[in-house]
Amino acid sequence: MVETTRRQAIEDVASDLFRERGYAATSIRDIARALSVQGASLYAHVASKEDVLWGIVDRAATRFEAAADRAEAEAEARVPGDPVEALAAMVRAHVHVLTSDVGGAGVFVHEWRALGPERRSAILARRDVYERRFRAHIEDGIAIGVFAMTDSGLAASALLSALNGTATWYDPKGRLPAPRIADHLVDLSLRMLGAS
Amino acid sequence: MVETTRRQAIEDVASDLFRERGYAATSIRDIARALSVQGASLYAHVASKEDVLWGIVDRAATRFEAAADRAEAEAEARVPGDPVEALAAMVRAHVHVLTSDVGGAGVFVHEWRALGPERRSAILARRDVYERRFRAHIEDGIAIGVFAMTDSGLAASALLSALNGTATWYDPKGRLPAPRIADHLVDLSLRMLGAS
DNA sequence: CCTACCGATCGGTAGG
DNA sequence: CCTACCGATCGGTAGG
Repeated sequence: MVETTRRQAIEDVASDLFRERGYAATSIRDIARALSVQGASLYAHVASKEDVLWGIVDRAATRFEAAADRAEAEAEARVPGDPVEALAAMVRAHVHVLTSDVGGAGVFVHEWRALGPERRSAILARRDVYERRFRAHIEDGIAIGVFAMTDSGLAASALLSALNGTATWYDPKGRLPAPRIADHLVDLSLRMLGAS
Repeated sequence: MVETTRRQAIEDVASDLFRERGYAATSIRDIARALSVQGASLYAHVASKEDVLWGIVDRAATRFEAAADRAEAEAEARVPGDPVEALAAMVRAHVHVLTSDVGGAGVFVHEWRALGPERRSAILARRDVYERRFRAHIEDGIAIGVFAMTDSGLAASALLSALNGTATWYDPKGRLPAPRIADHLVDLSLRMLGAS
């Protein structure tokens, strides 16, 4: 468990650095310096630099997926078969993951290109599945007339881009607290889809 | 003029590479290889690698600004003092710049962090001014009741993030032609703001 | 977790 | 635009 903890500390520090400067512009020695150890010492805990990136990205992806699972289940329990309710819950969950771990989520959003070919396509496939869940609710809503007719694929992309932008500008010590940001983004999202 | 042309060819090739792999992950030799010359030969045309990035980013910023100028002027000429018209024109102009130069615009959107401190803050200041123009139209629209009441700053950020996402997924040979994408994004944007 | 070190690659210069 | 080369830094390993 000591190693798990140490590994987590490495990924936490790396998340912030990768988010600020990007993966390629951050060296193993930068990460080590932030932890007050020598660069080579990190290799007792991680196999490679890309391994650190993968740990961060995989963890963030898992958090987004789990939050969406819970959001869909709770929305379905509260108001069964309502696409508006489901989409609102998914948006709120997505923003919560973003704001509760800006480092990890920001790296997930922007730095997946730095992964090797197989991990990169694995994460793209997961992102695709995730985006389709939003699209499915949009299509359900269009079908029953609670959302305006639109290109559901483009709408889902635009929606997630709007939400993900939060990872770039969100500041925990900023003007708006995270729950207010989530409220606003839920409103903007539903309006964007023409929710009645 | 030969040099201007050559310089432009370097920036064009670099735009695509920076967009795909990121600035830090692209070497001067990568750019040179795409032009079938030796790495050192590029230094007859550019002062430094950051100089290439700056050329791309500055040019893209200028295109966004000029397109917004024209859009505002034309909207004002067509329907004076209408925030909805003005905002729709700005969105359309923004998407046009994005889709007509995915490389340059994509680098502008994502790689400004790689600039040195002074150029980085210069470009952030220009981005801020540009975003404020969107925000001003949003506030005008709220004031006269054609847009729903909302946090104008957050709405402007979310709107531009939604549009900028296009730079990530847009493919000139893709399913939707650029003008259709612009149409959809104008619709989504106006709806998001609650345009009556 | 450290020191010592590796081969490779980087941005960039000199001199033609 | 080329060859030849520079000092610095990179990710990573060996051996303790």
